[in-house]
Amino acid sequence: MKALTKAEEQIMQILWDLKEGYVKEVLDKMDDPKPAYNTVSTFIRILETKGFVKHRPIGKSHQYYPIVTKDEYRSFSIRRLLSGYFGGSFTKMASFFAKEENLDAKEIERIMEEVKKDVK
Amino acid sequence: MKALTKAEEQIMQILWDLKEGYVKEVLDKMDDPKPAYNTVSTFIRILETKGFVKHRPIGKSHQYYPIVTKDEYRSFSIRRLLSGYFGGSFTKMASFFAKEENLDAKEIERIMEEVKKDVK
DNA sequence: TAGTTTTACCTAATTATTTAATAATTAATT
DNA sequence: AATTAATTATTAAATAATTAGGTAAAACTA
Repeated sequence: MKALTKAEEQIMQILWDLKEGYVKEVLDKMDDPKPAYNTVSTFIRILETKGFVKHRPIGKSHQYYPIVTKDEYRSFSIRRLLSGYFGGSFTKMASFFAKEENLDAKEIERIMEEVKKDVK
Repeated sequence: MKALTKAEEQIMQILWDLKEGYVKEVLDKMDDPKPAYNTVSTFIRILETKGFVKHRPIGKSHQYYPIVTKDEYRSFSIRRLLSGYFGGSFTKMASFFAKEENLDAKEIERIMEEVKKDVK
């Protein structure tokens, strides 16, 4: 998988959120100052050639949807961070974060319980 | 803090590792195919204008060293990932990772013990 | 000291990314 | 049907990132 550029990522975030959408709908979700309709259209077509998005023709128009899921990209992003900055170890990252946030043993445990509950 | 581009980040990783170094020394650490000396030199000067690096003059030459620490950039990177993909919550990211790696309660506990030990 | 090497600095060329104008086509409206 | 609006496709302009050539000054070497 290839990393998204910043502008591409913005569009993907919206498409992940919408599940599917027309260019217009994506544009509507964008923050002001909104880019031109064609700018969004161009990026979506770039994302399509990069294999992140597909479309189904609806009449003459296109409805776009993600084919790379947000979870897949999440996973890719975590792994990139881990390998670049924590020797590939999640434990190292967690320790780093805990130290930085001054988490004490109690708080670490609370997080762990939450994770355990969630994993079930 | 501003994000590093890919090429800038490569140089920073080497400087963090070296603690300090001449252009030549950074170049030596780079993987083949090595870029031109001037390419490295240019990037280091870009990093200097971005405030990531400084130099001390040694004779006529410059010895460069990071002023943004790897830890500072680590922190920035985690936070960017958390806010973009996990609603700012470390717990969410940990759960996501645990599920993805099929960690069971035992393994989660082992990680948290490690973290607790490390935080002390 | 004359030539070679090393280095920083300036500049430019190339490539990637971002943005959108223009053109073409279809759909909707009067 | 003619006009206007909506949409995709094509193209290009603007900006950012990457790469390195050329030049000048200093340092080293024969």
